[in-house]
Amino acid sequence: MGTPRLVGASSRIHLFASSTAWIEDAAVRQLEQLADRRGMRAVAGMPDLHPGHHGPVGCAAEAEGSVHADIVGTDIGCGMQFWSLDIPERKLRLDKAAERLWTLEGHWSGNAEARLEEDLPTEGLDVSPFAGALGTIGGGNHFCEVQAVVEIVDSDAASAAGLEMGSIGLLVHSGSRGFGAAVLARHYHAGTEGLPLEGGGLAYLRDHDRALAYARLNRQVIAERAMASLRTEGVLRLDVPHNLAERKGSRILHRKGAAPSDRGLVPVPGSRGAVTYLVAPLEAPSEALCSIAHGAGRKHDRASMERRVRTSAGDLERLARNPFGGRVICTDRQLLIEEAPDAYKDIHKVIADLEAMNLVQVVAILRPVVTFKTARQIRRIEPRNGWKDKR
DNA sequence: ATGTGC
Repeated sequence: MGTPRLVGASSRIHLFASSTAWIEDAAVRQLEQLADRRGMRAVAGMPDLHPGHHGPVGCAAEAEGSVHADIVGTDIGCGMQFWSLDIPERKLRLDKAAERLWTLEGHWSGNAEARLEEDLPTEGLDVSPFAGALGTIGGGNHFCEVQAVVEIVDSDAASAAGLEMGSIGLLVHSGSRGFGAAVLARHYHAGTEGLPLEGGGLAYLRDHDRALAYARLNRQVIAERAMASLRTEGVLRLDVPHNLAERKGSRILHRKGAAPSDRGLVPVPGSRGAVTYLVAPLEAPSEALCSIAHGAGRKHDRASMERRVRTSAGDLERLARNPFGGRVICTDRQLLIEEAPDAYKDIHKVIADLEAMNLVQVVAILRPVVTFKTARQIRRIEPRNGWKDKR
């Protein structure tokens, strides 16, 4: 059994990763910077920890009396939503399904305003400028993925999530689109001091809760669009945000790329070329801050992927398939490369660390069948000779 | 991450 590593001289930072885990020094330094912030009582790093633009991804941080909105970041409420679909694996036609999912591209034709009014808390920042983005996946690491069960480890827990061998699931990873960014912009300007709970913190949390609801509804509408296109129905089984702040009395628990461990089962995806683990969080030591990993975590930054991935026509074609014979729909060449499976850590290793730390038990394992990222046709402006200098 | 930026 593993025990969390203490980081630095501080007894407030615990890293729940084995000594052989792929963790960059830069990410550990970012954890230390988090711990130095106002009111910070404890910081927990997960095995998917990696450096982020403004702070570490794959961590939880608990502060007394202060809300640090920038830790949660722009994509407030980003997370995973899992559905079990009515269609069995034997009836799913790969090419047909891949073709049909193209309908996820572009705007949703439904009544976004009505759905938002129905689902969001009433008080808070005006959401109407962002109604048009409801039901859209967005960019970066977001996706909508049809999955097939490859292994059932705990059949009781799996069947409670609607899964047995031969079942098809749908996993949606998306967030609050522009709305979460607008919430952050409204409450966060610069610096690392944080907001006193009574001096701006509560106002942030009110808007944050709306962004949380937007993100959840966004995932749901994406799933509804996907199911309609696949001519099937399904049951919403899990919705697990991993970018959020949670008030616990006078303390604020911030999670950035960390899934809550106190709300039931959690889907932990690898990459578009790797399996997703469905896990049951276990009763954990308080140092884990009620959190587990949210995925495999990045191994390589986006910028370095261009040189890491060979990009001849054949290689690009290979990136549009996964090792299980499934399909990847991503017409954006840049995104295809940045999100290559090689960019991510080994999900088996991340899960093994979580198991060794006694944080989770595996319930089921699913493989990607079709991963939809984007079908947008990019307008590419080819630079002409001297284009840059001419102005 | 981003109604994705000058």
